Formats: sequence, structure tokens, C-alpha cells
Amino acid sequence: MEGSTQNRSYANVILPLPLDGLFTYSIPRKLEGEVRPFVRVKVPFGITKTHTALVVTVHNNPPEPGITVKPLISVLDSTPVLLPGQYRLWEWIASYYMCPLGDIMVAALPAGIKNEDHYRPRTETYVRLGDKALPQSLVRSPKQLEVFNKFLELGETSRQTLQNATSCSPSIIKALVDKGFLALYDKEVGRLNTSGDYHPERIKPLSEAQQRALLQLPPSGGVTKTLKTADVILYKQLKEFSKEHRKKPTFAEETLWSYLKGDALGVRFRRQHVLDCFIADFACLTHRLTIELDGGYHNDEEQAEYDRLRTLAIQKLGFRELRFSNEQLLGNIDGVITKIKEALNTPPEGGSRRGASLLYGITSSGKTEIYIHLIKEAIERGEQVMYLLPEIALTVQITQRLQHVFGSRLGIYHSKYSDAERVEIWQKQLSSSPYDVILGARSAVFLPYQRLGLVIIDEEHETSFKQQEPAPRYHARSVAMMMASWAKARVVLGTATPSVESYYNAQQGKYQLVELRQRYRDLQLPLIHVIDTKDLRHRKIMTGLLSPQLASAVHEALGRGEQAIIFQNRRGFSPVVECHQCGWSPKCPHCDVSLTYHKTTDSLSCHYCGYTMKMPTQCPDCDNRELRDRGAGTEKVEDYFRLTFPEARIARMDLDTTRTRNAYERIIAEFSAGKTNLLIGTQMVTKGLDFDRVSVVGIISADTMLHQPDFRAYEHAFQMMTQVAGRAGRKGRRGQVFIQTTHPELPVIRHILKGDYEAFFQSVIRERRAFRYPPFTRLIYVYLKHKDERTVDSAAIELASRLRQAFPARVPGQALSERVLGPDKPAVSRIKTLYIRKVMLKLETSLSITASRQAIRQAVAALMQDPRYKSLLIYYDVDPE
DNA sequence: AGCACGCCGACT
DNA sequence: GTCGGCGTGCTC
Repeated sequence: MEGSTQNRSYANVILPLPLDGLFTYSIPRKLEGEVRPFVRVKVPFGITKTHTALVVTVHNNPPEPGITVKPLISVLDSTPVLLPGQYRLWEWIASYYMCPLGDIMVAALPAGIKNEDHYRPRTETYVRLGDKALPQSLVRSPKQLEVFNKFLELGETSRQTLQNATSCSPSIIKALVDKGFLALYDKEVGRLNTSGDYHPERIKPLSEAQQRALLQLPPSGGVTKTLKTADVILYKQLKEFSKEHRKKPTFAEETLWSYLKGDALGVRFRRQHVLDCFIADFACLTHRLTIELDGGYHNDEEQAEYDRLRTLAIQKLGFRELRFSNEQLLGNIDGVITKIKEALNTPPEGGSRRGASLLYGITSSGKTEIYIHLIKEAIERGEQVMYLLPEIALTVQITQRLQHVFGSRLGIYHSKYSDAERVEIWQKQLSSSPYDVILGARSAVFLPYQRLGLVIIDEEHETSFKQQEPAPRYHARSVAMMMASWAKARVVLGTATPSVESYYNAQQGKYQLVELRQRYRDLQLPLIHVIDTKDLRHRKIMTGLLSPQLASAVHEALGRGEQAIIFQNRRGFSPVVECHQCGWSPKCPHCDVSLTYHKTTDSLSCHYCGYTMKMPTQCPDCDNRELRDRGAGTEKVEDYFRLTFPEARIARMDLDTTRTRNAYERIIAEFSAGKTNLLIGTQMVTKGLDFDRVSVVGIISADTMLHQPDFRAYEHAFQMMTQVAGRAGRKGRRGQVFIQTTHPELPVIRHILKGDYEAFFQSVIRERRAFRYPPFTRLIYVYLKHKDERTVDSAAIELASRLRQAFPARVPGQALSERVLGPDKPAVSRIKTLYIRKVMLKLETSLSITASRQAIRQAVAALMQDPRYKSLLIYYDVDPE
């Protein structure tokens, strides 16, 4: 706008949007001195919006003509929020995983840094009931009605939540607002130092009367929501309570006191599980905790609560706990550590990076002791340590243990932590006194590290290190190894069931292989039985879900006061419901999947988009009342066990029972304490939990794992089953594992049975080589999405042929040498009303990645020239799991 | 992503 | 004739 172009400077920034590339803004004179790389700035974007962007470069080159430059609005930081090396990592991820830089910014920065000046409250658009619903204007469009019903069900929520819950476009909500049914307002969320993400408003549904009045429906009208009266009452009390006590000590403290004194309000809080949400808050705010509560408890429950609070205090305040447990030491620990250290300090021939070690140790062979030892040494050298674990393995057991050893030098970082806490850790890592050790899930790779010296990736084989759904689809193991190589840091990969890639690398001499073959105190490996369910069913010996062998083993174990774990890798009651007469089966209206029946809620739900409906009482096609369910999920397994073992104390652990903040830990704690003795669950039960009294593990059906249409199916099946099997048999008795399958003859099963990883690896690697799969090739999936099926289909066919030109088969005419496969309809070929196709690229590792990526981008760009494909959505999955 | 613009069909 | 659905394009 101003005339002078002298000395006028510009900033190139990243926006937290799924857009590639940087945007250029001019820097107003008065802000010139403040804008530096990696400070956040507020910028105008589009006609109405402003965003918090991150400055990457400051320069004097006016942008190309035709681009209008807007001035940035303000500068939010006086010091950078990123270390220089971090941006390099972002660039690497964006290019390697073929995703927009903006998506990486979204994934990397905690929301509090990303969205606003984190010292001020952040606002979110919330939806409430409109005040002037026009009497005659009924909600006519089915989409609007769906959204509105969802709103009635959820109560006041953020606009985003409502949008996600219904997978609707923003315009639908806007339409409802225009009609006066809904209204929007800004709400402050995510204040610093509140760790619960609990918003009382969220649990306030509308009364039935309100709903009906609003919808102008007769009493039996379309709204079928059961109101939770208790929630409303609770909410009111919460509100009044907080109003009264605003000036006093924090709400959380009062609430907690109220509970501890046992007065009525507190008791109700307890019963409602609301208290849990405040405990972390409380621990975060005050030191008085340990002093005031000490000795003040009367019974076991309070004692347990106290222990929990103390743990939180240690975590949140860096409070130093001076109690050390007697670490059980293995006889050979010194030898092992010497060997690892040797490996870590000797770079492989010709390589510039430090060596990486693959620590292959069977369950309870003492891997954690080794990590602790290595971490201590790294700290002594003045280095920082990044310790990655899969989300589900980050349990109290492991965090407490490290807490005991490293106290305030340890920071914990994962998605269950509130945003405020994540911001705090981020800030601390930027400061002059960062945590020496970060224990975290995959997103911990994005934290700033100033002097990274050791990277530990535990449960290295876990597929959850690879992010699946929103971009960036990165593999934390690969990212961490990249970081380590830049920082010249040492790497330890630990696992009881190495991934095929890592073990192959070890064999090739890229990693040093360290094996721990001895189990702690010479614990015996469990005895594994493979049960041929096809045969048993055929001979009518088995009719339900359980073979007689497994049933009697469970029976005996429980009788002896021992415990059992039952694994079924599928949640819900049954994955398919079907009409007995005409074969009709309920499908998701938005996705290409059958709806899963959930008995606890008597509803059908889609595990891809979250769509839910009531279970119909009769078939809508032929009115037949007999709807049968096929297949079994954890709910059905639970039901079955309750019938078969009425005396058992059963707990179920899956996504549905662990929704709330502390449910997971509670289930584990109860099982660990023996309050329950039969644990039924999905993958969650396989993870790093050490129970002493589990003598039987049952795998209800191995078939679901073996039949995945995926080249990694056997690898995953082997890992999963070996991991569950490892839960059996701790002290004393030798554990027993029962694997029920209709394919007992498969080599994988044999390998699991013998616990023979080497043989399993050999058979898999042979196949991978023959069929040119990783680690011999690199896979890139190209996904195409569109709401019209014919459009995606033709686009996918065209893209595949363009790619085939760029990547011809190595030997023309020989199917096995194809580099481009597909297009395919993925197993779930429609999600959230979009049809999906996939083209697979199988590229030799010898091909240049950079050149390949460019060729792919070119092919896609050429495809997008076609006006029919303008609303086509394309994204990539590099190194899919 | 999210917002505005602009084109179509179903109502006053 | 207009309202409001929905598709398209653009954002420094």
C-alpha cells in the first residue's frame, strides 16, 4: 500500500492448513525488528479469516507480480518456538511422505501454540440452541434433520464436534443457524493449567420437552434420545458450585476437598466419575497436596486415591520421589549392556551415523533395565534422550517406573495429555533447562531437542508408530532414525517380535543385533496349544465360541485362583447382522461396510465414520423378525463367558470400555489386583502389561488376523499372537496359550507354536523377496477419493496407466515385475460418502526416491488437467503399514 | 480447511 | 420470481 519499497521486508510463513508451500506477507515498519524465523505471527487469510502462522524466512525479495501481499497483523513471540533443526525435519517429512507442510505444522505443534498466544484464552466456535426458531420453518432436508438431532443428542458442543459427528458440510449448520434453530457463539477453551478437557456444557442435553417444542413434533415424534437427567442435575450443581467458589481456592481443590470430607456433593461427584477430571488439575496446581493429604486417609480406597495423586504430583510438578524400588537385576545384564554400548559406539563400516542396535529380547527378559542403564549414561554425558513407545504401551506401570528413577528429569508426552501440559513441555524443551528424558508416543518426535544423544524405540514392531489417518502419514520410527542420524545420536530398537524390516537390517549388518534369550528368573515360556476349530465343529464337539480344551483350562485356572486373558481382535457384539429369511444386512449409509451390532446399547454402529442407529426389531425388507448375528466381537465373547462361567469376575477392555480418561488404567488396576479374574479384550490386552497370576491365554479366533488381504498379514499375526501369548505364565506355574483357528496347518501358526522367530522370518523374507515387497521395495499407495463412483474409477484407471508409463515393468509381460498395481477397490471402498480407489507403487530401493516422487507428482498433475477430475481428492501413503 | 461466489431446482 | 441447496475456486 505504501509507496516506499526501500528496506521493505517480507516474511514467508507456513499456515496450519492442508496447503503446500509458503505464503508471503509484508512486514509493517513497526514490527520489522520483531519478525524472525520461527516466531509466530497473526496473519489475515482470505476475506474474513485470520490465522496463526509460523515465520520461516525473512527477506527483501518482493513476490512475483500478480500476488497481492497483505501485511501481517502482529507478532506473537519474542523468541522462536522451533529450533532450526526441527524445520529441516518438517521439510524432510513433507517431502518423504508426500504431504503438505501445513499438515505437519498441525501435527507437530500442540494446539495451544498453533492456535493462539497461549497466555491468553483461545476461543472456539460453539453451537447452542437458537433463540428464535421460526414457528413455521420446519427442518425439511434430511441432512439438516440429522445434524439437528445430533445436536440435541450432544447438547452444546463446538461446531467442529458437531460437524465431525455427522460428517456434514459446514453449510448445513449455517442453514440451521439462519433458520434460527441453532446459534453460534465463541467460547473460551483450553486455558493454561487446566488439564481436564472437561467442559460441563458438553454434557448438557436438552430436555425432552425443549426438544419437542423446538421440533414441533407430537410426543411420539422423531426424537428418540434418552435424556440423562443425572447429567443435567450434575451440570447445574457444577455451575452453581463454581460460581460460588470462584474467588476461593481453585474449583478443583474445593471439589476434591468436598469429596475427601465425604459430603454429599463430593460423593455424587465421585459416583459420577467427574472427580477424575479434576484430580490432574488439582495435582498440577498445588504442592500442598502431599502435605495436607498425608495420613489423612481412612481406608484403602482413599489410600489408593492418595497414591494416585502423589504419582500425578510427581509427574506434573517434577516432585522428586525418593523411594526406589529394588530393581530386579538379571544375571547377565552387565554383559548385555557392554555389548550394546560397543555397538552404539562403533559406526557401521563406511557409515557416518552411529550404530543402531536391535535389542531382540523375549518378554520379561529385562529390556527396560537396559534402557534405564543406557539413559543414565546418556544423561551423564549431558545428552538428551527420546524414548518412544506406542500409545497403548504408555501405561502407569512404565511411566511410574521411569519416574522413580529419573524424577524431574523425565517429561512425558502423548495425546492423552491435555494441550496445556503439552505446551508446557514444549516450552520447557526450548528453555535452558529442558527435560533430559522424554518418554512419549509417536508425536514426541516433533518436540524440540537441543542435544539429542540417544533414541530408544521400544516395541519397535508396533504398527501404531505409523500414523494412518490424518496426514502427515509418517512413521515415527523412520522419523526418529532420521533425527538420530542428523544429531549423531545412538539408536536402540527394542522388541520381542522384531519387524521384518528391522530384523532384515540387522541381518544385513546395518543394525547390531543384540539378543536376550533368557527370561527373567528363568521363567518358562508358555505352552502353546493350537486348536483346530473346523475339525471340532465338524465333529460337533464344539458349538459355541469355545473349544472344550480352552474352556476347561479357563475353568481350572479360575478354580485355582489364577487369571485368564481372552483375546478377540474385534470390538462390538457382532460385525454383521443378517436377516434369516432374505439375507438383508444393515450397511452404513456413508461407508461401504456392514454395521457392527453393539448389545450394550442395542444399536448398530459404523467403525469407520461413527454412524449409529438403533437396532431394528424386524427386517425392513421382508418384515421377518428373526435377525441373526454373524461373527463375534468382544461383547459377544464377554456374553458367552458370563453364561459359561457365571462365577468368573469378568472385565472387558476395548475401545468402547476405555472411552473415558481413566477407564483403561482402572481396568488394568482391577485385574492386576485380582478384583477381576477374566480379562477379555482387543489388541489392548497385548501391550506391555505384566500380570503375575495369568496362567491361561485364549485366542478366540486367529483367523481374522490371518485373513487380512495385506502382505503384512502374517507378520502382524505373528507379532500379535506372540505378544498375547507372552502375557501367560509369570511366577510359579507355566502358562498355557490356546490358539483357536480353522487353519492350524499354516506355517505362521507352526512358528508361533514353536516360538521360532528365525524360521518365521526366513519364510516371510523369502516371500517378500519373491513378490518384491518391503524391505526389497518401497511401497507408495496413491489414494483417490470422490463422491461419484464412476469418476474415481475412471480417474484411477487413467492415473494407473500414466504411472505405468513412468514406471514400466522391469521385465515387460512378467506380472511379478510390475511396478504399478491396480487400481484396487480398498477393503472399505467408501468412507464418509466418498468412494475410494487405490493405486499401488512398488519401487525398488535402488530407484531414486526424489525422482520417483517427482514422476508421481507429474502423473497426478497431468491427470488433474482433466476438468472432470477437478474435485478429485488425492493423497499418498508412503511406506504403508 | 473454510469461506464466498455462483449456478440450479423447489417454494411463495 | 426468490430462497436456499450444493459445486468450484482461492487463499500471500
